[in-house]
Amino acid sequence: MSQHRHPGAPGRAGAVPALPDLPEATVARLPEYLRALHNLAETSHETVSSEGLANAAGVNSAKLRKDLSQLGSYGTRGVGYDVALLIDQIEYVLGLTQRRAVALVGVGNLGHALAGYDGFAGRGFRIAALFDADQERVGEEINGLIVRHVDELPRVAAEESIAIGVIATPAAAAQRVADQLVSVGVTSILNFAPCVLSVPEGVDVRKVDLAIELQILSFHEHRKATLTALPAAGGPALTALPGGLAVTESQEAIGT
Amino acid sequence: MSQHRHPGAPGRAGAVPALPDLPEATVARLPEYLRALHNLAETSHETVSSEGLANAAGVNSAKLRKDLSQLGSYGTRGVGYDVALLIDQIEYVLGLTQRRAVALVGVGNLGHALAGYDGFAGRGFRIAALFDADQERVGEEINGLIVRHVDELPRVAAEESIAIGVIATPAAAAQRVADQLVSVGVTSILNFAPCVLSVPEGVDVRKVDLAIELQILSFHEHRKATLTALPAAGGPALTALPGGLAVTESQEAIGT
DNA sequence: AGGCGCTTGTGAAGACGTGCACAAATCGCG
DNA sequence: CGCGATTTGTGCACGTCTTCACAAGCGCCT
Ligand SMILES: NC(=O)c1ccc[n+]([C@@H]2O[C@H](COP(=O)([O-])OP(=O)(O)OC[C@H]3O[C@@H](n4cnc5c(N)ncnc54)[C@H](O)[C@@H]3O)[C@@H](O)[C@H]2O)c1
Ligand SMILES: NC(=O)c1ccc[n+]([C@@H]2O[C@H](COP(=O)([O-])OP(=O)(O)OC[C@H]3O[C@@H](n4cnc5c(N)ncnc54)[C@H](O)[C@@H]3O)[C@@H](O)[C@H]2O)c1
Repeated sequence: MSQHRHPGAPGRAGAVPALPDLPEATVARLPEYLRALHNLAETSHETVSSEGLANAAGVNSAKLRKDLSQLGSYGTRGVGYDVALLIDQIEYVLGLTQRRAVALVGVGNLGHALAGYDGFAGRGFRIAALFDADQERVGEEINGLIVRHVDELPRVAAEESIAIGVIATPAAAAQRVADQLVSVGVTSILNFAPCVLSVPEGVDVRKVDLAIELQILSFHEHRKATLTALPAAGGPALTALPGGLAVTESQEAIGT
Repeated sequence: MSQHRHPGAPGRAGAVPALPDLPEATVARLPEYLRALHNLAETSHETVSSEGLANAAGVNSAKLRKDLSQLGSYGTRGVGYDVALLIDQIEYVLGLTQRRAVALVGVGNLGHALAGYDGFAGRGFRIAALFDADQERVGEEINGLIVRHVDELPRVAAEESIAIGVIATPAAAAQRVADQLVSVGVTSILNFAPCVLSVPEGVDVRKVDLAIELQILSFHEHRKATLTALPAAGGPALTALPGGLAVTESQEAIGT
């Protein structure tokens, strides 16, 4: 871990080393800190301690301090962190100093919700274009944006400077759409379709699959149920899976 | 997240406890394997090798084998895994042998999309009830379900056996809703509101925040941009932030 | 000025996750 | 029946992440 800093920072406020390569786990938490910080700023907090911020972000305070130290952000011992300064630093590191343009492909059920959501603006993004393959939908106006045909992607991508592509099409179309996005120079993709995308190196894909989230919850639910179902007296004795699956599930969610 | 163990296996009733406590990372990948397996099953594959399944799921094959070995699922050396059997085993472990009932609270922009999505059924879930606090929305029918007032949650939760609660309300209401869900016995919550929920021990919360996903992508985009802006000379010519944030961002996308 | 309480930043240790590489197991075939 | 091709299951080494615990720094009060 040989990361050199520029501790100089003479004169004016916090100087930030441009982009130390942060641990992925840290990067994933920074947005959470940022959101918490914005909340604090709105409630007129000037500074916040690592404990306080950690609480607001739902993490361990030591972890938070280590995360912040990673980006060279200096707090003040005995005092805490300057909220406004920290916001600036995190926003800079996350690349949010410019409002990034997002292209949304697939304006169906989910796409409508995303297109109609006005919460992205406050988080650093601007939905710049909507695309669909269905002629029925092309031309429709959502939130001030007109749905264009996906074939217009190259032209529009040239006009707007698209930074991120969001895929909200059925899984069957997702790979094709991803290819199209990549071919117009998009190097970051958020994919809602339940499938794996293959993209060239240098392109980042993040996936959001709601069913997977539910299934993970289901696992824990299942585990909790079988644990609480153990009367310590070797009761029903969970049926193993010898060959055919013999499943004996009695009670699941037992509140109180 | 402290997870308690019961390694002792007191009594040790015959067979393997059907639920060895799997590493969290494994649990998070099982749904992906399951989806890939269903795809394979539909294309009439009887068996699949770890390599093939790993490919379909977008992971390393050694990792996949280790994951599967965790759940005691045995493949056949020289052959691979029996697709149908593996589906059954994973579905059992994830607790999907029974279709779990999901309650959705907050039928707004996003809630509508979720309620209207028919893809959950095939993944083991049934949206059993919709709730909202807005009288305007109460009574509306979506996909065969009628939106009820959130005050009816206790009554409905008693009728249907709700396993999982999904929160799609504004952040300001999320904690209150979470409390209500917990109070009617829900121990698994999927939260779409951008805020941290505090819940009693034993209740699992997973959070989906789309803005966070975008911000993580933004970070990498930012990093890629500053990297490609470097003239390949070893020194990371960092653009410090002298006072105001001086951002030098030149080119974003790199095509190969 | 000095001491005191509070808070940061970080070393160290351990838990956890990953991926290589290979022995063991199985199948098909001659 | 034995052999080679194939593929699983896993020991091991390595890297990443988390958490504790505490010295060092800072502001404030006396
Ligand atoms: N709606 C949800 O709540 C939800 C939940 C989980 C996952 N998803 C996933 O999100 C994706 C979208 O879901 P949805 O419910 O909005 O589906 P949808 O069918 O309502 O919408 C899909 C849209 O994509 C468009 N489309 C199809 N092919 C296209 C192409 N090649 N280029 C551009 N547009 C194309 C269609 O015209 C349609 O408008 C699906 O993959 C779905 O599995 C949705
Ligand atoms: N729409 C999106 O694409 C999107 C994207 C990212 C995050 N989100 C988040 O998802 C959540 C919902 O977003 P949305 O766009 O659907 O908002 P919305 O305002 O359209 O819908 C919220 C719904 O919740 C209901 N509600 C409010 N308080 C309630 C309560 N106490 N009990 C029950 N229902 C209540 C409202 O009546 C409304 O119908 C928000 O937290 C938002 O930040 C949405």
